[in-house]
Amino acid sequence: MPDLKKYLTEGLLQVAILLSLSGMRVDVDPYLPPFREIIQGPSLALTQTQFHNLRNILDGYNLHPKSVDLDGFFTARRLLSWVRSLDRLQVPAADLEAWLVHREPDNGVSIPGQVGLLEEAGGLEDVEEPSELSMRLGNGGELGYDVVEDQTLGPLGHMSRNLNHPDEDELIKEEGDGMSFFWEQEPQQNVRQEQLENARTQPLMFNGEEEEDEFMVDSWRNTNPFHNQMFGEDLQLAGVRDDASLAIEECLHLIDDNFASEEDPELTGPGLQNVGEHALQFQRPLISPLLPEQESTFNLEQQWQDVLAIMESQDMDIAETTGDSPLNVSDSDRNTGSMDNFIHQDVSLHRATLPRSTDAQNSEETCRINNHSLPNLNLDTSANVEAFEDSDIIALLTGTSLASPLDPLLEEAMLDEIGLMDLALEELEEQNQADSDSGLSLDYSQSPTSTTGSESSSSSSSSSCSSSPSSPTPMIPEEGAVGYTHIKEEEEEEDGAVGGFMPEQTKMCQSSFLEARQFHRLPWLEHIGHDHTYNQPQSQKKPPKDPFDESKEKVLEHLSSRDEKHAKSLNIPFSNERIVNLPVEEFNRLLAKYHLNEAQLSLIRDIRRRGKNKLAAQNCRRRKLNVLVGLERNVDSLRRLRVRLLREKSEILSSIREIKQLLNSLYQEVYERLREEQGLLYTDNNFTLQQDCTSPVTSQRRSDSHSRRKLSKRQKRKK
DNA sequence: CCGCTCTGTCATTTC
DNA sequence: TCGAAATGACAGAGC
Repeated sequence: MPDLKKYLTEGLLQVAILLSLSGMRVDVDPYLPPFREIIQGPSLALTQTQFHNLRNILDGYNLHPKSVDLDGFFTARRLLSWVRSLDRLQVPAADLEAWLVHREPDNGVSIPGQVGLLEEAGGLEDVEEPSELSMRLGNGGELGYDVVEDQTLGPLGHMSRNLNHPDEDELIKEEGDGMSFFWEQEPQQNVRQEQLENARTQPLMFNGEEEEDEFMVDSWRNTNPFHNQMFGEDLQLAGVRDDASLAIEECLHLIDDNFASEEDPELTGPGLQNVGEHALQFQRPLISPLLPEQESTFNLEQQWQDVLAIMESQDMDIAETTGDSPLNVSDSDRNTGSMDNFIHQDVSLHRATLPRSTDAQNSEETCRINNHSLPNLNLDTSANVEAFEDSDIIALLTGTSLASPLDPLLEEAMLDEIGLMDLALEELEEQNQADSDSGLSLDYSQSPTSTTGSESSSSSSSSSCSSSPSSPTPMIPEEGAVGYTHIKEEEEEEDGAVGGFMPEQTKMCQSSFLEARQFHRLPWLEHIGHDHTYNQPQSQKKPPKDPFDESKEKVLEHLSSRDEKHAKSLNIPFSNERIVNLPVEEFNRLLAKYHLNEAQLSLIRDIRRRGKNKLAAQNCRRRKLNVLVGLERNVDSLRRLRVRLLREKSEILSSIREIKQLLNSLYQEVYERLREEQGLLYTDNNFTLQQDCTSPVTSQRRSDSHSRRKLSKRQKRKK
């Protein structure tokens, strides 16, 4: 008879642990006992009510894919599936019935809620539910376990099969290992992708939807390597794993291995492709629900969207290069399998940039995606390659910074870096402020000519007036030059009316920023290179003269006096402004109207040429400045993004550390409890295990535990 | 006087 | 092919 107690205990314990650690409202739900209460309760009991509550809570999530971010949704989906998978423990109904019949209420064994679940599953019916029984952890047998190395899994294979049989001859095929659901939630990429798509496209209706369960379970059955192994396809399983501490320790292992897979490039290399594939599949379902970082990750995704939006708004060219749905959430979620939540930022970033065509179906690539593909985002936004070429940014985005999440030194260094970045940003802003004050003057209004021009017209935007009958009116009629200062000041007014830019941006090179805003927000600026407004009649748009600028007008008059005087000397019968601003046809008509000698015609053509070229030079310079300003803004935005991402990363790492500590303490508690109950069966090695587990979760601990199991195995063989 | 910025202008290229 | 625009380079004015 299968050890149903084990199944239920391990399963519910796992769910409780995951729920408790995942922050999914477990703490605020009065009906669901915290996992500590579960495991510390008498005989590790989970009452019928508790079980129902647990299940109802999960059912009650009833998350809608559109109301919850995908990861949150999917995590809840998994949890629910886990619980529901308890319905289908692959325990034959006959066995379960037999077990129920022979159950001894006194021993505290119970399958609370299981009856109902089985009823749903078409299993046992009309089975009397026990009022409140408890499930004992373990089967009263040995709590140690041996290692059955799964060669197909490589170094990580031991995680899956730590079995308890002293004699490997006793290995049996086990259908429905209670731990199966422990691993089941990570179907292969294609299946998971399908699930995700389903999740997006239809609301969750778990209650009474057997197809949903069937889908989940079948997906796992078809894809989970353990499941296949459990069913004897690859590996014969040995006995039962009735040690909850084993499960928890495995949980710790998985987390460690997750980090190891990230910090150790070998694990992601082609040589260990198999390992990586399995390891990822095994790790993902554990890690994902452990992390309460959904908000954080969601923020990250949003931040990334913001960045893309900024790039889009700042540089149309860039936007064109990134236009291939940078944050297509509907992209195949080939990455989320690995440590969904806490590296969800990486996934999001990757999804933001990974082309759909790149089919990262194999796990190796998945590993690489999670760890090293992030720089690709630079490649996609080719126009921003330079901006991203900061090695620090690349290092940040590659995820290599996640290499040693538990390394305090690293985190401290990172925090220091964040602080330095903040300081650098402040300095940057100050510098920009200083630049705008005393540095490169991007404000043309400060130049005498421009200032004079500014007084001339408030509606003299050269291109903006191109569609109107009016034309920019230069203050100096003789010259006919249209200062682009007019445009700028008009834009300033417009911007002032529009408003809506950040203060720091205002700090950052105010004038240049204004210039940038002109170009990025105003459609007419795209015609800046085709300024034909000089041909507009001056009289129609000449603004009231500002007495304040009369002196500057003299300066401009002086500047333009040369051609003007020359024109007067040659008795040119019309003003320079007309010469410059008139359209070609009118200009030719004007020339034909008067009988001019060769010298006069030459001078007129020179004046026209110079006047036009002057405007062209002004526009050209303004464009250059705007390009510089745009680049400046991009750099600043990227720096801010970098600081923000570093900060997010630090927070996430802190959360991970907390979770690990929680798991550690949990392991300790479970182990102590087991030791109390089964203390006599524990050996010195077990004690070493306990001591070992009090230390922080490290790869060292993992290796120690691994070797410890081998040692235990050898000792048992000797017996 | 020097250095810098701004501006206009020329020559040339591009559209 | 022409005209206009764009742009690099240079020079002059002004600070």
